[in-house]
Amino acid sequence: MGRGKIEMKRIESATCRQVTFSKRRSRLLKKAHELSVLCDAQVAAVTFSSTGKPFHYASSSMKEILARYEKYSVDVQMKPIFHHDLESHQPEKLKEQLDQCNQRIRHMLGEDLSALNLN
Amino acid sequence: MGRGKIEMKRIESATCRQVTFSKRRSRLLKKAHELSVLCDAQVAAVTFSSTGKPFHYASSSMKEILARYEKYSVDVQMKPIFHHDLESHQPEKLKEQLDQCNQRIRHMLGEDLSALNLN
DNA sequence: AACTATTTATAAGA
DNA sequence: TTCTTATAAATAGTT
Repeated sequence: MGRGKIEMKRIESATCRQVTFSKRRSRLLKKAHELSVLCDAQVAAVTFSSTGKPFHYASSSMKEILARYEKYSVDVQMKPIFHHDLESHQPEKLKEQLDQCNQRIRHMLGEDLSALNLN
Repeated sequence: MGRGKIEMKRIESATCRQVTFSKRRSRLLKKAHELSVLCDAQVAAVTFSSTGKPFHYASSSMKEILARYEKYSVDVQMKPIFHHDLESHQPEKLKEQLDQCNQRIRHMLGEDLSALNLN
């Protein structure tokens, strides 16, 4: 954009890179905010400069959004959803399954239930 | 932008809001990618549409970036979430609890895993 | 930091 | 809904 197109690769000059990072970073976060307002969406963005400085934007609680994301992330990783043998009447087996279920739920919920917006 | 300026507030028309979300969302993620490439930065963006669909971009491992971010964020207290009576050895009770767990998991997972576009 | 020629993004409209 | 396009924004290179 601007005076000419640029290649999509790391900017060589450290100075240019810093300047570009500063400009593009703030615009990215601004766009993230606009998206959340205009479209009534939850948006979060996190970035670290090459020097390690953190910057972020969150339309609401960052923790809430990341927790929600992680919930989906975990869900997808556990594709084969869940089975249990309803025919089993052996207490030990049932307890074992129950524990697995609860572990899984805790994992999905993360630490802070109140932060999650489960319908 | 475009044919005219718009107010920075929730778009009333649900259709317009959806269309705008779709366009702005993909551009936001694109910009996030450009930032990471041009400026050699770590970038992650997560968004949920108003209907709850998740979208994301991560310049490297999302887990890694979020973990790094969390180092900078404040720790929050965790709450105990879930309990069950491990002492019970009655099959019927255990099966009942197990069913409740599984129902809960299904509810949390929702119906359409394939709609989620995670790595 | 400010400027500006160009490229992009985008709001409406078709 | 996908395409078109007039106009607003973003931005690369410059000063």
